[in-house]
Amino acid sequence: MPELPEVEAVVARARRAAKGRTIRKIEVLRASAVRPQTAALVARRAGNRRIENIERRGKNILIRLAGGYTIRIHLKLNGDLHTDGVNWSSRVIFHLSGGRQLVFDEPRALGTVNVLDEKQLAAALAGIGPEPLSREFRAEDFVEAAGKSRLAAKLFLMDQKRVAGLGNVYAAEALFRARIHPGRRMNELGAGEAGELYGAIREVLREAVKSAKIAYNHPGGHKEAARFKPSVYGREGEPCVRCGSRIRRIQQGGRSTYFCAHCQR
DNA sequence: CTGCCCCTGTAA
DNA sequence: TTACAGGGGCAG
Repeated sequence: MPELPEVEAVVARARRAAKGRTIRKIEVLRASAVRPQTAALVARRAGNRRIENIERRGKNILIRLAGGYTIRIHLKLNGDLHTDGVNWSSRVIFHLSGGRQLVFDEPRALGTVNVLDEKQLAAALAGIGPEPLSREFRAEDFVEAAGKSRLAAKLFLMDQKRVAGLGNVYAAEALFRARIHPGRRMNELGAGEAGELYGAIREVLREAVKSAKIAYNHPGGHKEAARFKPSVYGREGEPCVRCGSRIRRIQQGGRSTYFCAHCQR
């Protein structure tokens, strides 16, 4: 479930570990992890390149290399990029200068590592909307786009073209915070509701980024304490934290949506 | 817009 | 043993 906050935390950690180092060797343990590319291409493009920076765009991890190539990593469902050493779910190992290694893990094997040239990178990022925690994400734009869309609110929030980085968890949490039913059509939201939703997105994400950074950067006991606790996601049948009625689960776009039918109208 | 597919661990 | 979860890309 890495969404914007978790990817942000992973990126911060990877940046500290790897920025300025050179990739000595790339070991692809599972060929499908670099699909549709090949291990040979990945090694040829990224081998012996210096890591200029590591950034996040939406849920994409971008490792900027000297010479113009960029490693694009998508963690999909359960991916991770860490320095804790190799285990059974490790798919790609970046051997770095200074004896360090960065490891890409993906137990579900949906996540990918690709090395893109500038044109490919531009194409990959072309469809990604504004960063919700940046100034480019403006309330008036969001409200205007909302007024023009007949999409259900939950599906709208998960559409990466509209806002970057929200997934199943934080889309549901933002809707709960704004007290909006996930099935409401965006263009049928009331005057203040789209604005409420805009604010809720930013609040939820800001909180979650804080939690994720602690959870990903401190070992052991702090992790559990810092962990973001969803109000609705994954809580079917449990009491709503606001009103006590049972959280419900419905299907939207083939995926589960959790919400409180009493609080969210 | 809906639905299928990718892929595999885990829950039923 | 099977169903399901899930982001995103793509076909229909």
